[in-house]
Amino acid sequence: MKRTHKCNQVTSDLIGQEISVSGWIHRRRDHGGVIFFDLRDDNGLVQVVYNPDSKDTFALAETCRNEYVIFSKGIVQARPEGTVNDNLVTGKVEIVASGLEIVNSSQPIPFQLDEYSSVGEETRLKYRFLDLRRAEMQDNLRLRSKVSTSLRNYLNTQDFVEIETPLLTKATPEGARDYLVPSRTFPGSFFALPQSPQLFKQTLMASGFEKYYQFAKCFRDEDLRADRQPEFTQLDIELSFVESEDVISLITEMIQKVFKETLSVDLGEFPRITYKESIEKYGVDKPDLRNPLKLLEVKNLFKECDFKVFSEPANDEDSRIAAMRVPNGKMLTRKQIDDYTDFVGNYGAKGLAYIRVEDPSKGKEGLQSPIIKFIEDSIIDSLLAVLEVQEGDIIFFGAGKRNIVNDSLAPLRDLIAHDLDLLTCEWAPCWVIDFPMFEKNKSGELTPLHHPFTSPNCSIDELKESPLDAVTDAYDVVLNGTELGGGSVRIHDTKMQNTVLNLLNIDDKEADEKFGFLISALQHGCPPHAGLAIGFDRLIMLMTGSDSIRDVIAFPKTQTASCLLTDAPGQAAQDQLEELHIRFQGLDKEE
RNA sequence: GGACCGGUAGUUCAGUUUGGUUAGAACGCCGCCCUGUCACGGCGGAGGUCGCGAGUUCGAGUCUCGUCCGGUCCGCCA
Repeated sequence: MKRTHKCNQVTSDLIGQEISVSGWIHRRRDHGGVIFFDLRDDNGLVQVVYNPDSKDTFALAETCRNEYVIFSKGIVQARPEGTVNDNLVTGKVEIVASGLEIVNSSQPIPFQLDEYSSVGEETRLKYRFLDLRRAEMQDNLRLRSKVSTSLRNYLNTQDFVEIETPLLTKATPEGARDYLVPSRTFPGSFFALPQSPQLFKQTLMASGFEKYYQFAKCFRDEDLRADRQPEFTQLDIELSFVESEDVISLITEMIQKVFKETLSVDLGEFPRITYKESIEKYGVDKPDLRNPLKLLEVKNLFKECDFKVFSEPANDEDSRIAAMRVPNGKMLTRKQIDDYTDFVGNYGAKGLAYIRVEDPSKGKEGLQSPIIKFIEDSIIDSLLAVLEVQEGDIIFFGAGKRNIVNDSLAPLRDLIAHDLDLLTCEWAPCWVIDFPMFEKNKSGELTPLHHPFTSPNCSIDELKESPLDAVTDAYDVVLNGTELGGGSVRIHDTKMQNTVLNLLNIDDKEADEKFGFLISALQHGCPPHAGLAIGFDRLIMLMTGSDSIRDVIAFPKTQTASCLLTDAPGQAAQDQLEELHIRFQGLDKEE
């Protein structure tokens, strides 16, 4: 038996025709004298009816169970009056079966596939092949495919060339821990799986491919999060003879188009915000602009204040005092505020000061707060004026080291918007631009904010003079508070590249060892170039509304980077290890 | 490396606060009945290493310690 129609194609047009369908028994309803199957294939459901008129077929149908794979044939008929199911595309008709073939039976499945029951993550991952049958996962992966097709179409029409780069390559200086692959032919040497194709794509620019893209698998051996997997996919893009403006407008159009084509969503314009402004107003470099709450720097008001919690950061260069006015914050209970205090504690904040505005016309008398008694009236007055407070507001304060204030208030801003349902729209894209070239790490060394191949917006001398003031043509595209992707104008000049590497304490020898081929490419007529990479999995997470990256990847890893389906990683056989010149020392519990 | 939540029937969970007879429910599964259901219905039944290991106790799903697994987060990662 061979199918003539997919399930969803069985509609009123076919009434009276004999057809055959195939698929899984999604649900069966056995009434003794009549049996119904909801038959499922990859595009829908259709009801097949078995009755004793076809004796053998009926007897066979009685033995069927959920998730059996069958072929069935029969005449399409309109459903009797009163039995139409409006929830199904095919609900007006049914197939009256005259034949049935069981192609494959199924053991009872360990969890139900309907939308009414929930399943734990562990079970889903162990039986991923069943989990992927569920409509939610089918929809997610189908959208993923549509989106990648749409992106490819767009780039292809713009004359981009898709080029693959190696997975077995060399460790790049990008900071994350590498996945290593031992070499059989070079004892003691290792390949590294790429953290990104950054160096290869720049090399391709030197090779004269002026527009390149690739859906690139990337590997980073770091701890996992809800939105991080050890292997993930980037849409990697690079262009020659362009400036940042060209990349930004290209990518804006690309993202607008893919949302339009696949979700019928009009994203509108992508506003731009500088890194500096974003940190000041939102505490992060990937602001969620759906959220109307903002941080206001109020440091200057407290320079002369007697309240040490505020006056100390007010007079410290590395500190800030940020105020966040929450309209209608009176809704928040004491319990919630205590929870928020614990919440910011997770990010290192020592406390969370707040002021409730009960009646702004009464000045200090109209406020309720544990801290106002420590603060001079004149400062309170200026504060209320600057914040333009209104009745019912609550104002939260973060005071202390700049990083801690930002790191704690930014997530608090998201949490409060969530709790009070403050989001103003469904989609809010933006570009964050003008990133600094370097920042200082904890040990006071310079580290690149983006990566060491990003071109600073200044001369070599200016860069050497004050590296921390250097701004770059780097740009991040942000959607709803998620960094979708980022890129930059690259260095194409060897002298500038060497200057940057020297500032990062990477000497010529180390540079040559790690990426001599790129330096060499720069020395042999490399055009100016710029590009970016889109985090493809995160894009799909946003587009599907998934809370976990695992829901947009067919076969993901657990938080400890294992695969519950295949049981990877596994042990290697002794002869494999020997071939690779690896001696396993065993696990030493003492260490 | 650290903090927190969870692990009990095939699945999702209750029971753990305050240790005490035979560990429950729903769905699923099995059997019987049922000719118009669509998350069909009715009756009956089977199904448990309470993650694992020690300890406390007359007695541990319940208390203590350790350990493994899953998840969320910090560190880490762009």
